[in-house]
Amino acid sequence: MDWSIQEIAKLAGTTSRTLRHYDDIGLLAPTRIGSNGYRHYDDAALVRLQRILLLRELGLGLPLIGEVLDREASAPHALRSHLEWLRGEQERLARQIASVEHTIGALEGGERLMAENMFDGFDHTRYKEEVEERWGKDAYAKSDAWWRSMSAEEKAAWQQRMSQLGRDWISAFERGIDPAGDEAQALAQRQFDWLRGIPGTPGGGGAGPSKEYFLGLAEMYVADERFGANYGGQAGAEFVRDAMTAYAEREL
Amino acid sequence: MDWSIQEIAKLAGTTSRTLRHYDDIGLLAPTRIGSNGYRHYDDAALVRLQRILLLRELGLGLPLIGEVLDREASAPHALRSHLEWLRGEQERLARQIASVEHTIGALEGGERLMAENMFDGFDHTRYKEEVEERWGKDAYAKSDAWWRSMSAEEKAAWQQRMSQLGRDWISAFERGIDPAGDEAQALAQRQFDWLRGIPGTPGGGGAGPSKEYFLGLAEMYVADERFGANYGGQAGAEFVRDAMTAYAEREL
DNA sequence: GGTAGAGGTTGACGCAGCGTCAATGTCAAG
DNA sequence: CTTGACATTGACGCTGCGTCAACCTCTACC
Repeated sequence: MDWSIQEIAKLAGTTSRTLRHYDDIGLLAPTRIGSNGYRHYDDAALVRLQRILLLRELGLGLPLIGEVLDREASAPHALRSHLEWLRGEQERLARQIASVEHTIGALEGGERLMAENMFDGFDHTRYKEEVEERWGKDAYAKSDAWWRSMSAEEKAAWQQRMSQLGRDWISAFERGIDPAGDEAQALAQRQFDWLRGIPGTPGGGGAGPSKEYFLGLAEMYVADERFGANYGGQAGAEFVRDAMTAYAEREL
Repeated sequence: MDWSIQEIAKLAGTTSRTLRHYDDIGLLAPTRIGSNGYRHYDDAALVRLQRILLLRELGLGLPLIGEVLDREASAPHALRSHLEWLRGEQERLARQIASVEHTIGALEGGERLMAENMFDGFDHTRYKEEVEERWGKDAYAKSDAWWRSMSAEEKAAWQQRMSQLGRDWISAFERGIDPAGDEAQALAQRQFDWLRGIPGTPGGGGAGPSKEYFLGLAEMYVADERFGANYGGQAGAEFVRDAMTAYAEREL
């Protein structure tokens, strides 16, 4: 019942580095240290190590494990507290997943919004292939998880609002109006409402996107050249950006 | 359009420390540095900062954000990859939550198992209050989330197996049999099966608890004095531990 | 011109839990 | 005596800054 550091590591299914770490932080000291400095462990140490590894596998921090094993806290009690923050973490992750899905939708929706309407006033058949190639079969497949999680009605409503908003943005841009003027600001308001329509907006909850998020998104439209590609020189995207920025500064 | 570090930090909703960090790692350099060393930022920098903060809020790492902004990667593409590992993390968390719930059940179930049966052969009314005080009303409420998530039948089955197993453990212990002998090993097998009955066992999945987990749990029974408290000197808990350990060494 | 106070600078530690060298000592076997 | 295998003690790296610390700089007021 006297093992070297490697032996006990293999017995418990961990590494010698971990054992030296546990020694360093005072979580598990070797039973005996030889005159040559070698660490030696007996079965009592193995027992303690196994308890440590069990609790660690459940996600407890090493200091907390120390308290539990040294009886300043009971295992079930510690685990229950731990459970609470695990649940909190999972919730946080769920919100973040919703945010990311939302943002992908907002970015690609914005792209498609601009693109699909761009060709509305022109020869639709002439550009059909190009549009399909860029945003067609593939794009629908790509928006997979988020998009598929919506019902048919939700999808229809989303696309409906998106298309109409896109047509109006393009019309406004082509008429060369002031992005800070009333009409463009009304469009920005609709853009805001469109975004608010999806749960999980960062920083805003049910109230809608936060100012920072809204501003960041506006800039992303300009940054992603695919968004404004069909306008030549990004001018369309920049118009949208300017209107959104002015809106954010005024309203958010 | 020329802001100090504090000003732009407030504008974007972050701190000056963060900005100096972004400068250090080359993510966002100040537009101009005065002869006194002071950092100055213009609106282009503000724009970039806003994009950074948006992506960071979604959980992307700073190096990845740099790639996205410097156009080596598109934002939707990066976000989709990110989404995948977010989902992976959430799954991992879900498994860990199941494990923790399971372990709480295994520990408290073990406690109750020993306690409730301990008094079975004695004057039940005499110790009733003590039992209730220790494991009664409170314990049931404490096992909240995990316990409540089970159906009535599952609960009944769980308690049924638990009680019977407990009675048999106690009987075996009182008869002073060998913990490594056939009868005790059959009990350990049942203990193993009982544990396997709950999904989310660490390291084992549907196959049952891993050797490490099983060993660790056995040790936790001894470590938590409440488990064996009613046996005087922990002898009962140690008997269970020894049988489980022998079983694990032999079968796992 | 002196001084206070607000704001700027560059280090450097801290956090969680080890993985991963690096430089070097020790022990058993051939 | 040499060769491995295994041991030791540092110390950096990773993530994203928060938080001192020690030390300039600029503005305002007396």
